[in-house]
Amino acid sequence: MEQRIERIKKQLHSQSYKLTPQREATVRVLLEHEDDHLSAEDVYMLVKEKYPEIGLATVYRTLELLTELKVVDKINFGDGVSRYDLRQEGAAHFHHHLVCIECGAVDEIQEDLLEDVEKVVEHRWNFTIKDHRLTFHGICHRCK
Amino acid sequence: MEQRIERIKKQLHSQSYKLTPQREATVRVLLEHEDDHLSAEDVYMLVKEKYPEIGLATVYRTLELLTELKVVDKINFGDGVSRYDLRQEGAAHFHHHLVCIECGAVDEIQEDLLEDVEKVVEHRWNFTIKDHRLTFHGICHRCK
DNA sequence: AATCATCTTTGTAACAATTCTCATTTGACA
DNA sequence: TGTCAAATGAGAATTGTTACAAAGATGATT
Repeated sequence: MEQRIERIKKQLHSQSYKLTPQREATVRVLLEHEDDHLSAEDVYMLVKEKYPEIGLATVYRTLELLTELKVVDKINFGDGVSRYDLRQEGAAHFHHHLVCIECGAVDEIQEDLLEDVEKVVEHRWNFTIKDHRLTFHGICHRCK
Repeated sequence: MEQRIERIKKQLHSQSYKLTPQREATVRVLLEHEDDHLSAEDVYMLVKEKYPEIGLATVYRTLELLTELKVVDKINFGDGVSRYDLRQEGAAHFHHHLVCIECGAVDEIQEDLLEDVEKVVEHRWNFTIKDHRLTFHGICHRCK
């Protein structure tokens, strides 16, 4: 935990951003809820527990900054809100999601799985892939 | 065109919905812009040209209905708006997208490409896939 | 230590997309 | 033709997000 924060701090510094207390509190919340897919409002509520003076705008700005640095990814599952998801450290690509249409659960797939497909796409469409988003909708193992 | 509308009409009737003039005008706009990825506002503007009395809420309601019937898919490329994309008639799965981070163009991939990946996912995660969303972000052939 | 420029934060206002409300209209069918 | 549920239109309300202005913190330079 502390080490990951330390590394994120370095990453910020390398682009001459600072890890202010508010930003650190926000990052801690994200690390503590690594498996969830929190909306900005969710993050705000959770940060407020430990750092009640924080403002909503600061949370939005921090999430935006972390997205820019590719520490988190901003995703959208079709409900009206953006959600923020920590990247695996060092992951080249963003992981995939399984969204259950019964219970709404969101599970993650860390494996890439798309290498072959991406080769085909890069070739056939002459498109240089920088990132991807892959979500499956269906019935999760718990709902069967 | 007329035949496709006729088939959509049947589909609506089969669920006891009606193809009202407003709905038909909306469907026509979607068919005429099959290659685009129109937002609700875009659709509204275009329908208004032919049917000026239509209200924005009706367009939203119609798009919602068509989404439910899987005539269109509601997609989200990360800008703040939902876009609506006609399904290929009879397509089992939703097609994929290439979003250019230079020029913003959105191209479509009609090929499935995910058969193998889906087999793996269904097996390994015991997840029954009903639909998918796949978007690649990168540099399109025009921007190189 | 005082000064200065630069970030950063906060609270709130503004904004834009979408949904809701409700009075009115429509259209299928008895 | 009268009935009634479904559909519509206009605008208000709601919601997620961003912009703004003022105040505060930081850190380098003198």
